[in-house]
This record gives sequence, C-alpha cells and structure tokens, in this order.
Amino acid sequence: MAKRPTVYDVAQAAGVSIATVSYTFRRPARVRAATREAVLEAARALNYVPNGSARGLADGRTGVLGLYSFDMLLEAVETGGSRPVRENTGPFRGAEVADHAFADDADAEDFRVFPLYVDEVKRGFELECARRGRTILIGRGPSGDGSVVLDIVSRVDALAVFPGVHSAEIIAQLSHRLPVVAFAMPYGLATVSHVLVDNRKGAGTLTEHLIVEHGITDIQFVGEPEMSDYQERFEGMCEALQRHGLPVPDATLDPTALVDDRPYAAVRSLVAEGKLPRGLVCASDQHALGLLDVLAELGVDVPRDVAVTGFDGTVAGRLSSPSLTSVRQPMEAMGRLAVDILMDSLANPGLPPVDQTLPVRMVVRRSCGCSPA
Amino acid sequence: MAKRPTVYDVAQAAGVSIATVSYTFRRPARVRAATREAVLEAARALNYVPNGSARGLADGRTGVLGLYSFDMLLEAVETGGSRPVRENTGPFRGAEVADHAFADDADAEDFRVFPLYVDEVKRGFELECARRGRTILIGRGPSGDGSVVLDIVSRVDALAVFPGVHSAEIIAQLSHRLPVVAFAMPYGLATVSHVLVDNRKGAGTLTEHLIVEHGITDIQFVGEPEMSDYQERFEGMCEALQRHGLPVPDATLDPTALVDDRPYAAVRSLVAEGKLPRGLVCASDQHALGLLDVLAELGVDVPRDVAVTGFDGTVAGRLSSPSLTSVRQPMEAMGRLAVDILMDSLANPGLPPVDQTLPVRMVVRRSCGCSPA
DNA sequence: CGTCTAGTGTTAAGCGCATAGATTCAGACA
DNA sequence: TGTCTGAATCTATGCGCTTAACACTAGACG
Repeated sequence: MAKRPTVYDVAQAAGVSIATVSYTFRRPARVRAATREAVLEAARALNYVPNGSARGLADGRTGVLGLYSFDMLLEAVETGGSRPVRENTGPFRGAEVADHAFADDADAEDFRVFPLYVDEVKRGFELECARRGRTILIGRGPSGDGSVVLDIVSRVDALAVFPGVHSAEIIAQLSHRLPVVAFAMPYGLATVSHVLVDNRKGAGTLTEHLIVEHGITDIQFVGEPEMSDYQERFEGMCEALQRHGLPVPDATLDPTALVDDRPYAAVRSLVAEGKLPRGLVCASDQHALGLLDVLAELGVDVPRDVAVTGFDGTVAGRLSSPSLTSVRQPMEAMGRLAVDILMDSLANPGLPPVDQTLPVRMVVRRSCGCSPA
Repeated sequence: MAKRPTVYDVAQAAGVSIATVSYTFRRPARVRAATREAVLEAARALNYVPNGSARGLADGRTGVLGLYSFDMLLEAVETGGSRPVRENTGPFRGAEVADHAFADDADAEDFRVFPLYVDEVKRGFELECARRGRTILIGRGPSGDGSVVLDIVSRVDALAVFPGVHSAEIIAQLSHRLPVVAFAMPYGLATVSHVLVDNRKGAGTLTEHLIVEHGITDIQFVGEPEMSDYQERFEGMCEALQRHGLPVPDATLDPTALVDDRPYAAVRSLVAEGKLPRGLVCASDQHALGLLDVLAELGVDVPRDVAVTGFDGTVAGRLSSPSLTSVRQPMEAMGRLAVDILMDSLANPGLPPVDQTLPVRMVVRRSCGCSPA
C-alpha cells in the first residue's frame, strides 16, 4: 500500500502552509477563492484524504456514532431459543468454508435467528445515520465484559447500547464520558437516555384479546422476571387480568429453568400435571417460538389446547407454524429516534438525558386461535 | 461530560513515566509485575480508557474494519421494488415520531425491504468481526459519490464494499491505500479481492428446473444487463437453454424501462401482445417480487400462466404470494469470508488479492409451479 | 574485579491535524 | 504620506499515544 499523503504534502504542492490546507477543508470561507482552488487541485492530484485519527486527536471529536450490543446471542440460547447459535470461538477459514457454505443452512434458511428485534432497531439506527451522512462504529461483546465497549467509547462521540443482563454498571460508567442512549432497560440510570416502548399496554392488549375474543380466563406469563422489560410486560398482563376480575398469577414461568437439561421446566411440569392454562403470554417472540417447540414436542396443540402470544413482531413469528400473534415494536423508529437523541445531546451539551416511549401495535395471527386472512 | 484521564494522569498517579503506562497496556511482559499492577490499579481508579484516535495516529493503524455500501436503496426503487423506500432527506424529529411511529408500517410490517441480500451478508461480516473481537465502521452513500467512503477509509485498516453501479473507479482508488474486498461485481479490478457466488450455475439450475420439472420451453430473463452479476445469471440461463436445445433470447427484459412512468415496460408490452413466455427468470428476488406485483396488476396468474423465479433467497421471497422459487446465496458465509480475507491481507501485507466463489443452492417454492409442503 | 547481559524504566521524538495568535499585506482614509 | 483596519496566510503549539534509543541496576561470568 502506498504511503498516504498528508497535509504537508498538499501544502508543499500548493505552495501554502499546512494551516491553509486545513482551513481549505474545514473553513473554506476563510480562504481566498484562488488559494482554495490551488489547494483542492493539489489535494486531488495527490489523492489526499485527511487522516481520521489525527483529526479526532486534534479536535477531540470523531464524528462517529457508536452502536454496541451486550451480546444477546448467548442469552437467546439460554432462554430457550430453539436452535443453539453457532459457537463463537475458534478460527474461521475462508478456504474451508467454500465446501460447506450451507453446512448449517437450516439456520440460515429459516430466519429464526435473523433478523431479531435488535437487528431491526439497528437498521433504523443505520438508516438514520446514513441520512445524516454519519458513520457508525459497531461492536458487540458478552454481557458481563466491558473490554470491547471500552475500545469503542474512545472512538465515538456518542453511543447507543442494547443492554445485557449485567451491563447496568458499565453503562452508567460510560455515560459519564459521552452521551449514551439505551434501548429499553436498564432505565433508572439518571445519566442515560432511553428509547422505550409501551410494554404494559402491549401486554395488556394481548391479554385482553385472549380474554375478550377467545374467552380465555386462565393465563400465565412465560419469561424471566429479572429483566425490567419483561417485568413490565408481566405487569401489563396482570393489570389486564385484574381489570377483568380474573385471577392473577403471582410469578412468571421462568423458561430458563431446566429439567433434564432442557429448558421450559415450569411449562413441562404443568403439562405433565395436566394443569396447563388456556393462555400463555410470552415475554418475547423468541420465548414464544421456543415454547411452540416444546409444546409440539409434548403433543400439546397450539392454539387448540393453549393460546400463545409473543412480543416484538419479528419475521420469525410470521414464519412459524402456527404463526405468532404478537405485539410489534416500532423498531425502525426506535433506531432513528436514538440517533436523534444522540445528535441532540451533541449539539446541546448540558441537555439532560431524555426517556421516550413509543407505542406498540398488536398483530393478530394464528397462535391465539384467530385465523386471519 | 467529565474530562477524560490520559496516560499522563495515570502515570502520575502510579508514579511512573507515560512510557511505562503505555507498555503496561501494549506489552505487559516488558513491565515488572509489581509496576504493572500499580499502573493497572491507577488506571482503574481513574477510569482510564486509552484514546483511540491518539493510538491510531501514533501507530498508524486503527484496529477497525470498514463496511461500506454504495447505496442500493435507490437502485432497488428504480428496478421496480414494489414500494418506494422512505425519502432520504429532511430532518427526523424524535418528538414527532412518537405519534406516528407506525405511519408507514406497511413497509416495516411486510419485511419486503428488510432484510435484503446485503443485510444478511452484512450480518455475517458483523458476526465474524464480533467473534474476533473487532469493531466495524459502517457507512453508506450514493453510488456515484465518494465523499462518505473517503471519510471511512482514513479510519479503518481494511474495507469491504458492496459496489454500486458507478463505483468501480472509486473502489479501485481505495484499493491503493488499503486492502479492499468487494462483494460481487465489479470484478476485474486487479487490486481488489472478491467474494463471489456461482451465478452461472445458480441461474442454470433454476432454468433446468423450469425445463425439466415443468416442461417449459420458452424462457426469458428479467434484469439490467449492465450489472455483471446479472449478466452472469443471464448467461447461466442461456447456457442451460442451449444445453437443452432451446431457443436463447438475445437480450434481457430491462425492468427499469418505463411505460407511462411505470417500470417493467418490456413485460407489460409482452403481456399486452399476448406474447408472454411461460417462464421468467429474474435477476434477483427483488426483481421477481416487483414482477409479481406487475403481473397481478395485469391479471396474469403466477404460476399458472407463467413461472417466475428469483435469485438470492431473501425472506421477502418466502413471504410473498406465491412464495418465490429462488436460489439462495450463502450470505452469512460470504460476510465471514470477507473478514477472513481482510484479516489475512493485514497479517500478510504483500499478499495478492484473492477471488473466492461460493456455491448457491436452489430453493423450490411455489412461483415456479411446485407446491412444496 | 571489570565487563556483559538481561531486565526495567525513562527520555524524547514524532504521528497528522486544528487552531489561537502573530504576521503580512492591501486598501481606506485623514 | 502615514495610520488604521480587515482579510489572508502563516507560525507554533498541542491533542494522547507509541516506540526507538538510551540509562540504570543487578547479577553472571571470565
């Protein structure tokens, strides 16, 4: 690779000082038209591109927005995602891949692992950044570990994060160095902005649908209570039950509990005991899909024996059998909104963090017992 | 935001020179254990994070891989993607968005615009980078314009690009400054590596399926010939026809040609003249979906009146009605392979660029006349 | 004992750019 | 002609880090 020309080279070629070269690019108005042309001409001839690192160092900003995911993959597996995600270690050799590019195509083909909720939000973020001509630095890492995200924070002006289970502390720390917006939990961090959705209302709407349209009166919730989003959805369900004078479960069915090394222990035992409720509201589409697998395995028919609902509105729920009644989040808008918030914080430092909650919308499909067109 | 601590602060706190601080992080073995601990302790206490820009400037590398798309969105619209993509200008206001987050939910909901081919490849790229603990700089911009990509090249060590129609020259230029790998065309650039798929074989397989399984003997190709991938697919189709002694069209049906401001002029007139062939092999799933819309509008039934095939194997083709018989590209593998190639080039400078071709696989669904399970 | 070596730590010189402040220069004006 | 002003350009410094080169110390070894 050729040595890259610098301001010095351009300055020499144009017969000016490096300051003039810099001003030509950063504050063209400050430079006489003729001089400016000469500089641009020289730059063009030399194929000059300003060095991003040097710029970042000199003026203290990078012009880049960061997007970091505390990895949900592992978590997806743990929560009973049907198929294990590809092991994330060891070398990847291109030469070898050509021969079995479809080795685990069952995964690739069935869109069950992509695009997930995160991916659609990320897309909104990218689209909005592209619209504004901004570039994005993307990274991801295990939920507990801060090393990768630290590598990022020093290269971006602001950061959006998908929090993991154990990331609250790290996120709080980051927010002291640069503007941070978190998708969903952990809210309550006073120094972090949040893009949220109306979890309560969403879960409530689904629950009422089961009650009103399908006459179901015994409903339980599948999801880990320790995630605040899930907690809110659980509460939304409970509130709806309450409004209708129905019994309210005092705990969720934790899908991560194992029996014989297999997830959904609680559901399995309910089935075994013949005590499965008529309705199961799940914390996410991923949970619901995992649940469908388990129920199929146990010979329980959905929706005949039990109605199941998801949350998110991912493609996977549309492709499953039966297709998933769910609540769709405005993911693209969420991603765009995050950019909006970050740019605002950059433009007006000192602005306090903001929380914005977006609406969700029910998507009725087959897993609840409806058979839409 | 608090002022960020530097090596100087850490050095002072630990009672050593800045060199020792730097070595502690870069070459721990060079520092006595006790000293190292002291430095790490001080760094921890101060919440120190090395500045990425300074590092990049000092040692000439950033540790970041770039991924750039010469924007396909506009192109997708032009080629008759059914729905126009959101206009990409004007401000985006978060405050307002809350009220109509689903304003154009028809788009969001029907996964027709996401994930596309590019998105799945990008995912593979991201996964592989995550696996290696690398961060990615992502950008996109209009096909003719180099300004955004230039902003990127000075911040990354190597770059993968989705070429646009008019990007060959820019890409060639980039490849003189850093390792570049291009997905698909424009190959022929001697300084650029390529990740390719077997377009000929893919299109040939589809064509033979139409011939052998469905007894179709008149087949034409829908796609712009100026893109070399499409050209190869066209040729693959022609070769298959030839092998079976069938007539070979001498040109493709260009979907961008307009009649009354509407795309697919060629197809429209064939229909009007009652000369529509029995088989239409499309350059991509997007083309095929656009075509399905047009045919539906014209009252032509697929697959009864005409068999249609796509290329790529995107979700959209799975959700369309009828679902799309297509060829699936190993997109995740393609993305991973690109990372592999770039890392190799970085590890062994001087290595010549490589071209790697991955296999594709036919996915039979309903648009060809089959009715799989 | 003097010399060498390996192990540690420090000094100092950039990396390429932005920009405050100094300098120069060309009118404007008295 | 002398002075003042504003525009155009330059000089000089620093952003935070890496690293070659050097300095020092404590054995090892002849």
